Amino acid sequence: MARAKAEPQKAAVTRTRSSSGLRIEQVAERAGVSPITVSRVLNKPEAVSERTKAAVWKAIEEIGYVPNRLAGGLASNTSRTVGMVLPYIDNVAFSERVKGVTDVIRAQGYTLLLGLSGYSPEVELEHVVSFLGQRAAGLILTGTVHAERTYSLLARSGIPVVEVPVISGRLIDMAVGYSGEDAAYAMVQHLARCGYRKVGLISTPTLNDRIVQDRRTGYQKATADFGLARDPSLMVETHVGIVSGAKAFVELIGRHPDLDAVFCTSDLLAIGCILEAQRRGISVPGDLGVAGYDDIELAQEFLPPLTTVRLQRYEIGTTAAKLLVERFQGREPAQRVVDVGFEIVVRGSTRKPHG
Amino acid sequence: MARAKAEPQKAAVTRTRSSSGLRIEQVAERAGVSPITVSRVLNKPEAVSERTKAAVWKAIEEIGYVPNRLAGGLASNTSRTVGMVLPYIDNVAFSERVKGVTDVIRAQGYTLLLGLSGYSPEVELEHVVSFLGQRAAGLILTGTVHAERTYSLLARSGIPVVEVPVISGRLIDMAVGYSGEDAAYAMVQHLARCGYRKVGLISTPTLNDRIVQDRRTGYQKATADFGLARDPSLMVETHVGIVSGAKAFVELIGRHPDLDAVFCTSDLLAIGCILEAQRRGISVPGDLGVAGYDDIELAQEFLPPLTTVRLQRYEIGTTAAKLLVERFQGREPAQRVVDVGFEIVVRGSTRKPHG
DNA sequence: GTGAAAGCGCTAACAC
DNA sequence: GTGTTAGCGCTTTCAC
Repeated sequence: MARAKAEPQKAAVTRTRSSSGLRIEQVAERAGVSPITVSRVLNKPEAVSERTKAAVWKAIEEIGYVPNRLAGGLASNTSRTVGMVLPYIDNVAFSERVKGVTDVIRAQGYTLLLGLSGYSPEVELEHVVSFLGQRAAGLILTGTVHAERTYSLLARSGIPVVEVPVISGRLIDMAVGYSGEDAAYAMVQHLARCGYRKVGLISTPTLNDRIVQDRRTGYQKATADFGLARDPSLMVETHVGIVSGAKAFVELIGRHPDLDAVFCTSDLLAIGCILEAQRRGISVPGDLGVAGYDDIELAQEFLPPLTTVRLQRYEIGTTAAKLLVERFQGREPAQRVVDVGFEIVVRGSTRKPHG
Repeated sequence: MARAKAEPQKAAVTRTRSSSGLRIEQVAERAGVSPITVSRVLNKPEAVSERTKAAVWKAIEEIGYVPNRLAGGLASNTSRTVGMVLPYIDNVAFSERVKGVTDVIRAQGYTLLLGLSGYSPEVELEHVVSFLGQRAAGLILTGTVHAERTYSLLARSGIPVVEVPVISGRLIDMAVGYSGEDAAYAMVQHLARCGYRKVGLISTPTLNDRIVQDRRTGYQKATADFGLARDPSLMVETHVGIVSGAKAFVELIGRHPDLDAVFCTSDLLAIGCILEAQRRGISVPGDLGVAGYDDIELAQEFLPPLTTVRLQRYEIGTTAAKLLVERFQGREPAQRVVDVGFEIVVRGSTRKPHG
C-alpha cells in the first residue's frame, strides 16, 4: 500500500477508572450524532432541530442515560443548584419559604442545597463556602447579619444572592421581604388605639437576627410616638414556643403587675401568654390584650382568635427564587429589592379600637 | 550542543476558559508541594506529615482557596452531598427530621440536597435522578411507595439508601422508623380500655403514603380485636390542619351521631375536632374521646391536653444519617433496619381507662 | 510520605 | 444546525 494514512491514534480508550454509568458518548453513538449535540438537546434544546432532538431523546430513554452533573458543572463552571441558608426549619415561616423556593426552582430544573445555621454567621459562612465550592448558581440567605468573609467571598464570586426577609441595612445583592420595624410599629399603634397603655414585648433572641431587631426598634418607636409606657424591663427575649411564651409572660407580669398588653414576635409565644393568662384568671382581651406575629393557622382557630401580623411567607420564597432565575437567564430583574408587605390582622385577643 | 534533552513541553498552559477561582495548583506552589499533596491534606489528612499539613493550611488560608467540589466529584465519582426527598416540609415531623439529618451530616462535611415530592412517586423519581446525576453519596427517602424506575436506578447505582419512617414492605436498602400499624393499634386499644365503643378515624390521605396506610390497618385490626364498631364510613380522609379536622369531625358526627371517640393521625386534626366539639357543646373527654398523633408542643398545652402518639422525630433523622455515614466510611451498620419505636402519651382528651 | 501522569464526562469556543 | 478540539480542576493509579 502506497499511502498509509496516519490515523489519529484512537487507541484503546480503555476506561481504567471506575465509572458508574452511561456517558453522553453512548447516547451520541446510538442516535448517530456527536456528543455535543446530545449536550445541546439537554441544555439548549432550542438550538437543535426537531428531528435530531427526537432521535436523541429516543436514545436517552432506551439506554436510560442519566447525565453526570458534576462533569457538566466542571466544564461550564456552574451547577443547576440553589443554595439556601436558614437559621431553623421547624417554623412555618421558614418551611413555607422553602416550599416557595423549591416550587419555582424545580420548574427550572434546579435543585436545592439546604443549610441550617442556628443564627450563627460562622456556620452560615461554612455553608456559603460549601455552596460556592459546588458552584451553586445562586444563593438565598436569611437576615442581613453575615460574617465579613461571607461578604468578600460573595462579592468575588459574582453569583446572584437574595437576602430574605430583611430589606434594610447592608444588602449584598438582592432582597425580598418587608419592614419588620413598620410591622411592629403598626401593631403597637393598634394596641395604643385599643386603649392599652403598658405594652410588653416578648421576642425571640435578637442576636444576629436582624428582622427581630427591627421589630424591637418598631416597638420602641411606637411606644414613644403614642405615649405608652417605656421601660427596658418591658422587653423580654426567649426562644420560640408556647411554653416559653407562658414563662416569659410570668416574668413580665411579675415585674409589671399593671401590664395591660403584650406583643409577641411569634404566634406561639402569644398563645403561651394567653394560656397562662387564662390559668391566672386574667381575661383576654379585657384585662390583657395579646398580639402575635406570623398568622399561623391556629391563630384564627384559637379562643380568643389571635390579633397578629400576617406575612407573605410562601411569596417571599417564590419571589426570591424568581429573582435568581431571572439572573440565571441573563436578565436583570425590574427591582433588586422587593417589598412584599405585611398585614395587621385584628381579631379577638385585643379590644375594639376607640372611635 | 551534543545532547539536547527533549524537555517535556510545559508550554503555554494558558487558561482559555473562564474560571472563577484559585486552583489547588496555586496552593501547592505557595506551600512548595505538589497538587496531590494539597488534595491529601483536604481529603486524607492522616496520610500527610504534620509539617506539610501546616504549610498547606497556611497557604490555603493566605490565598483564600475554596476547593472546586465539582472537579473533585468528577474525579472521584462521588460528592459530599446527601439527597433527601420529603413529601412536605410544613410539619414538625418532617422539619425535625431534616434537622436531625443536617446535624449529623454537617459534622462529616456533607451538605443536604432537598427535594419535595407532595407524595408523588414521579416527582420523587425526578429528584432521585437529579441526586444521582450529582453523584450524591447517599439518599434518604420517605415512605416505601416509589416508582419502579426508582428501584432499578438505585439498585444499579449501588449508593446507600435509607427509607424513613416506614420499616415494613419492600425495602430498598436500609430503613429507620417504627410500625405505624402497631402505633395505631395501641392507641385504639387504649381508647377501647377507656370504654369508647364507636371510634372514628380521621386520617390524612392514604394515597402513596405507606405510613398512613399502616395506621389505618392498625385501626382496623384493633377495632376488630376489641369488639369496637366497624364501618368504612367511620373512616374519613382529609388534608392536615385544624380547620380540616373540624370539618372532618362534622362529617363524621353527621354520619354517626353516636360516635364516642375519634382517633386522628395528626395532632392538628385532633385539635380541630376538639374545637368543633367544644363549639357544639360536646364535652371532651366525657362525651367524646379524642386522640392525636405526633405529640406537637401544643398537645400538652391545649385544654384539654391531648392524648397522642409520640414519635422520635429528630432521632429518625439522626439515625438515618448515621447509617449513611457508616456506609460512606466503608463500614456495614450493625442493623440495616432500625426501629426507634413510639409511645402512647395519655392525657386529658381521653377518659381514664377502666381497671 | 510524596510526586508524575492520566484521565473523570462534560461543554466552551470556534469552525463549517 | 452540527461537529472538532481542548480543556474545566481535581483525584486515581502507580511509582519511589
